[in-house]
Amino acid sequence: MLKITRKVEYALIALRHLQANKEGQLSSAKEIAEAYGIPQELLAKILQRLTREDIINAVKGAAGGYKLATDPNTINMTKFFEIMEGPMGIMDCYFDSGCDHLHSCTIRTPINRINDSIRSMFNKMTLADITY
Amino acid sequence: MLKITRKVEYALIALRHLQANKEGQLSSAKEIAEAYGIPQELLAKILQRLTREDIINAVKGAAGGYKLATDPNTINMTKFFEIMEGPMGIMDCYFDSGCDHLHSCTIRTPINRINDSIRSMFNKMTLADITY
DNA sequence: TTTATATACGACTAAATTAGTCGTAGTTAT
DNA sequence: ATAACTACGACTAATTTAGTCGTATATAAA
Repeated sequence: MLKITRKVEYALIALRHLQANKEGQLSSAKEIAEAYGIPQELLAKILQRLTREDIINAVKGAAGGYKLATDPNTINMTKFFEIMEGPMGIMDCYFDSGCDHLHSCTIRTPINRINDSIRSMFNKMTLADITY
Repeated sequence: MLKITRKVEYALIALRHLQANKEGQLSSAKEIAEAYGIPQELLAKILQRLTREDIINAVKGAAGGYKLATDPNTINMTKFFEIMEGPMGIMDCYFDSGCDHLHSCTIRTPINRINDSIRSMFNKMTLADITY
């Protein structure tokens, strides 16, 4: 419980890697995957996602690759997690209304309080806190 | 990601229920399961676990059931989660040493920092914060 | 002393989520 | 041309979580 997924883990490792590059220097999915023993296809998809979200920039074609698109200080971790994984909450009822028992739920208020605490903790962090 | 499991959710609901009982009053697994639409066998196993850990007391036989064993204020949430689910960490490397990449891992330090923050947040909470 | 209603517990199956693979298309430096 | 990239959806595999079942034991009450 309370685990982050490999998708997030791999994304962080890759971003950390790109962050260490010199201005303008590119790294390919293959290069990063090999450096850390990450399945290449999987990492590629993650990098494509980060590209769509304008966290990194892609350069296509031979000698292409990825580089950071923005200062990691500007990317909030709650947002980052939600880009990678969708809504972040310790229980789905924080977002969904699909639960049959919402009206009679006795633990919803404290659960939401915990959610708020976790979200606010990550709201105070930026990618730079993790990739530096 | 960062979800609690139903095991924990059901445990909290049940404890909340027992907490509302009068001193000495028992509730059976069946009664609680029906009240909240929880699968009875599953809840039974959860209550048995809580019993083994001395968080609640069981009374066997007809007219038996469960009641709180201790003041919910005395039970720390990190401990509670770990009783229900085992080690609590956003990545396994916080506990395991089974990872091949531990030595070369570039995100371990910040990940551990986040783990510590989450654990410390739950360390400051007791069951009473959730069940009251 | 039988019956109904409980807890106890391990083994099992089902469902959902997460992880990883594959095929195919488009881009570009050499 | 072709080799080395990104892009992306469909698919399968693995793992984790959720839920079920069978069987044993305890006890209140008829």
